Amino acid sequence: MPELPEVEVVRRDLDPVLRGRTVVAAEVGRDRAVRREPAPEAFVATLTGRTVVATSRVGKFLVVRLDGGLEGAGRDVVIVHLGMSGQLRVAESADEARLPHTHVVWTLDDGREVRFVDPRTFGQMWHAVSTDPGGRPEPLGHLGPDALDDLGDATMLTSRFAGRRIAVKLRLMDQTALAGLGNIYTDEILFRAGVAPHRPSGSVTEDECVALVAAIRAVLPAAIAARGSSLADAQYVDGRGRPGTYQEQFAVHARAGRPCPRCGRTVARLAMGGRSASFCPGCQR
DNA sequence: AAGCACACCTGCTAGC
DNA sequence: TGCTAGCAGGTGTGCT
Repeated sequence: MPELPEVEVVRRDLDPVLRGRTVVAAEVGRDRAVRREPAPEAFVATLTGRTVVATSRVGKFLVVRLDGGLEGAGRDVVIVHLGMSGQLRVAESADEARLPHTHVVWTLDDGREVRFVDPRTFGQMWHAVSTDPGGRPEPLGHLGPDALDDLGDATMLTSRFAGRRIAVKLRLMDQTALAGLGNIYTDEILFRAGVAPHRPSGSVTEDECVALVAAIRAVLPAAIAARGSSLADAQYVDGRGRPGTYQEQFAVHARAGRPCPRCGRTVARLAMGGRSASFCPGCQR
């Protein structure tokens, strides 16, 4: 459930907590949370004693850059993906009660803890190396341009849609085409752009790509400003445990059967690629 | 080679 | 009331 806006809100919350702090201890309570590591002990060993120099984000992945080590400042990173239900929570001290499903804990040199909580266990974190301290770590090389920081103009979208039969909503969710969008925000972006989710990508016109780019540029910052979206089942909360409020601004997502806020027609729901799309048959063509 | 199905996992909800 | 079945979500793999 966390998509780009939620990950960015968490990053902005975590950055001042982590930056300049040294990880004095790390603990893995559930091996699956570090399943890309050779062993949980390897992850703990890599992290312990390291200082965080910066945080960044690529799509839905959070990147925590570490100082020191053989590779030099900023080259060793920890990549975090929240999956569907992952949360990074800051505890003021070790005395604070741990939530159920707390799988990884980092203890900082100021006594605070950063805790990775993830009921559905789709999230994970692992150590990687970035050849360029400012660039992307190697495991994230397959991702397309970041939908917030590197969106470019409509030409970029047009070229990624060209000749493809796959539904435009699924193409927008393809992280190798564009990184950061998921089921929630593609629903809202397609609504704003007036494009039906099941349209073949290749049928989307240049003008519609212009509208899609404008919609992405409007929706993502607004969602970040609202501190993300929190829905009933996948309880997204920020680094301080508070839900977001962007769901109050949803036009179509999770609103199937209710009236479209623009034209009043009933919002429809469509099964697509094992997911569900919500859209307005009146406003989206 | 694009596009699809499926596995992964848990908690909530709808339906009986 | 208590149970079960179904669903929800993002990513990665593997098949067609």
